[in-house]
Amino acid sequence: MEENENLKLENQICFPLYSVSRLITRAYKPYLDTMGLTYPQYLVLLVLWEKDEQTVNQIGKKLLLNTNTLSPLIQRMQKNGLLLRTRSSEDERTVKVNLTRKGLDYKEQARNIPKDLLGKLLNEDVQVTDVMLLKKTLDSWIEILNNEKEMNINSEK
Amino acid sequence: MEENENLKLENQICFPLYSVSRLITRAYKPYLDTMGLTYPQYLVLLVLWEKDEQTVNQIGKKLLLNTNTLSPLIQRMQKNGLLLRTRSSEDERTVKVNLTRKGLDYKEQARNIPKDLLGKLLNEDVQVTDVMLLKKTLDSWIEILNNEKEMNINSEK
DNA sequence: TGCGATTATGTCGTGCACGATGCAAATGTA
DNA sequence: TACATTTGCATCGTGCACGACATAATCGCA
Repeated sequence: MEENENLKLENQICFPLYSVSRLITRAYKPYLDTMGLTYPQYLVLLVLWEKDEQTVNQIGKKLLLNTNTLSPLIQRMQKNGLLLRTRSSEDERTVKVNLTRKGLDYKEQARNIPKDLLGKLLNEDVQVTDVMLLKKTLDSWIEILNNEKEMNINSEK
Repeated sequence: MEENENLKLENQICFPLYSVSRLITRAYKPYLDTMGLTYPQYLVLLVLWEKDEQTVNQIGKKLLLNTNTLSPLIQRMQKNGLLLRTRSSEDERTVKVNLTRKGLDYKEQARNIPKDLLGKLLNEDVQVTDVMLLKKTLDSWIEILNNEKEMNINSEK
């Protein structure tokens, strides 16, 4: 391969990932604006809709976010009346996060967002099978890249 | 499909995109730290390595970033001695961005990053053909989502 | 030619991400 | 039981993203 080809923007795999991620967040915006949510806040709700009353840490593990990102984010969500934070009595270090009625009710309103969005992302070039394959690749990469991070932490000991 | 399945985190396509994008930026970090670059700054260099002396707008069109993101970013890069900004004499509104010697020299140092990284992302589950298919899907989505944005702008007129 | 619309860049405010660091509670162990 | 270590949460500083808005230069057209 010609030596410069590696560095051409059009040959990058990371750049389209970065761009699509941002563009999709943008595509979510009109839906989420009606509820006063940001995309990361919506992700926190997804986690809590599946199982209410989780600690900051548990939510972070599922979203692959650290507490220095999550803590302020969850505090903003509390300020907006979406959830409640209560320090656990069994383990005073942990903070349990519970949905409020408002946070719970938004589940109904959010139900059709993913399907709507997926509809926009399908065309003659991109079929459902392509999306499933893409998801499989991404999930595998999450596995690889997230484990690598943990390996680095452990190797520093 | 059961009504709640849509909202399960594991069934989302957008969440893995968002996570992988962040994890890959993180994977770039050790390489870029040696040059004192961030990932978006590295993207600007990629654009300028292909063709030096471009306006802020031209760079933004290629990276799908607006000037309110790019201007401060490019200013920081100038402060770090990677490039120069000069207001054009033909059109006083535009700012031409040129690489410095330092910014140009980093090209050599960056050459093997993408190949290195791609190596980590391949395994028995993810082959090169999967990555090519993934890129094709992402490029198609960039087309769709970016055009949609422009359509919204035009329809507001 | 005059003047309203458009264009290119930039500032400001808000909300992530995330590395570095702090602190208190819980845990492990000599 | 002391005390070092780990764990969970949080704050702080920096750098994106991006909507809203400002400003000056250019363009379009009556």
